[in-house]
Amino acid sequence: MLTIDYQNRKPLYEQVVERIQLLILSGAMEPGTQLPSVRALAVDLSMNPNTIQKAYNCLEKEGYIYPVKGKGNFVSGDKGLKEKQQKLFFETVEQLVKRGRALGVTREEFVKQAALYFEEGEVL
Amino acid sequence: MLTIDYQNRKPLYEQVVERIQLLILSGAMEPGTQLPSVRALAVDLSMNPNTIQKAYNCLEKEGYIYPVKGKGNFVSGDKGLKEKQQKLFFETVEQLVKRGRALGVTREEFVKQAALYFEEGEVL
DNA sequence: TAGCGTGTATTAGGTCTGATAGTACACTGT
DNA sequence: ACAGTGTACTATCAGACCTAATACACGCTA
Repeated sequence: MLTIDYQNRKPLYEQVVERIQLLILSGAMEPGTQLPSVRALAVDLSMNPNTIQKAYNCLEKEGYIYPVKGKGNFVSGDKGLKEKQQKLFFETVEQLVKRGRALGVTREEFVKQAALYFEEGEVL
Repeated sequence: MLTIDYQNRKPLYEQVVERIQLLILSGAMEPGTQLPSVRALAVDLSMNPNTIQKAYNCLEKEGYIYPVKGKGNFVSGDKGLKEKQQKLFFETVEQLVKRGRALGVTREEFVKQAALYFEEGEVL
């Protein structure tokens, strides 16, 4: 199931949110797919159901999933999601570039390294 | 003077650390320069002296500054600092690229935007 | 020497967030 | 009726962050 790093200082519910975001954005979970129930996932990840519920609430607010009372949570088919996330992504890139320049990193170095990172490794 | 965002959820001492890091790395504060005293900066930023001390402790651990008892804190002349920071910077870039790929961002888009960000704006 | 301005250390308390625990209720499907 | 689901609420604990107050050691200078 989901990979959670319990050593990480990042909140558990945030980790859950991010992992599920990746699963949805990468297409691993198609629109309409039912997510594990709050209680089931809590047992699976050795967490409190409230922690999972908090994660699901975040995902719902951001449009990734929608809940159906008495049935479960399902992956949304929102088409604008990717655009919105990409916009946020590039804002982060801009901030990072600023920091890089303060560190004396040149545009050439940055582009070269970034292109390299793009080639290697897997998405997940 | 340092610019601190009190609305930001990022801890005050971390913001102080980052601002001073930028001042040093960008060369605005040369090696040997004396930093404001813990008490003076605390008054200046409307913070508790202990908060400033925590920030100065972080900066000392990372090699940015060194303290002299009874005199004050001074900017270190460590040459390896920039390299170390650049290494950390590129690790962050790598993580960000991973996320970008999960979002369906192509290498061309990324490089184009990043290059753009490199041209515009100021360092600080 | 006395005093002032430094850094440093310690203890205490307040606030917020993250996480757990337990309980209760409404809805769906069989 | 029952089981499984989402949802809501309260209570409690732990840790991080920040403030507050105090005390001590050191360097400089009148």
